[in-house]
Amino acid sequence: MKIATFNINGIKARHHALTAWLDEAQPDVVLCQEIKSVDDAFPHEPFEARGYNVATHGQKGFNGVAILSKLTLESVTRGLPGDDDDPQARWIEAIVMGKRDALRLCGLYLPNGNPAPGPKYDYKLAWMDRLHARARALMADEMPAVMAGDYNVIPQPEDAARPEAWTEDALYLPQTRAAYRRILNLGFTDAFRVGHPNPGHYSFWDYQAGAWEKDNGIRIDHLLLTPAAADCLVDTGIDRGIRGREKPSDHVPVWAELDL
DNA sequence: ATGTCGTAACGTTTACGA
Repeated sequence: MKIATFNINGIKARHHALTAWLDEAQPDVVLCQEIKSVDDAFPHEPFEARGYNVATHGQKGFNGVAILSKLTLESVTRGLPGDDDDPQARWIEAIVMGKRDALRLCGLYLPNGNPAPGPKYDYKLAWMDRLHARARALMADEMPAVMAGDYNVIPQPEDAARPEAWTEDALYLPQTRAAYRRILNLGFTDAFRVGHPNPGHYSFWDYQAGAWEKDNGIRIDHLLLTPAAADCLVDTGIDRGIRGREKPSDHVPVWAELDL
């Protein structure tokens, strides 16, 4: 089962680039972020025509997550537990049946948090606390699970081309990285790093200042696996080539192949 | 070079978020 995370930065502007990549990469599941669309406006036809089931959790203008899946989506839930008054659409879950085992899918768009300090950074850290609580519950469940999405966290210096440029940024502040480690330390595996321990692998390049041309990137899109899911890990990759195409997202897909 | 995108709205331009 090939599972990808992809921050598409607006479905209206990206559905052609997205379907072109789907046709090439043939993922079974895509966890999408920043659909920037309400549920009713998200186009189902181009995906259903390719055999994907679609589940969305959107809002007007910003944020929004979705799951595209060739496998039937069961038990879909929307919204990260822990704050019923949070209006931001950043979390969606579903269960799919593999050949042998069920798998829980969690798609997330973690708050950016800039500028830090400030209310946006406070919201990021509070959201990460709620994520930790949900992650701990997933760990306690026997069903294997993957939490994948745009974490807006640069975990380590080797995850940035120029780490010194990010020292004051909400994506790399010590408190951000500590909150991320606290989740990892529950026992999750950063799927991409298993087979790629070396630096120089990025999933985001800013539109500004020629970041792509200079390969001035950061790795902030992650697939975290519970131990039962990590046991099934076969291969991972980053499809960086599509960043150089016409009208690209500023992120590229990161994927993992699981044998289950 | 404060450099680019995508989206929304009292829209042919500005504001916001990233």
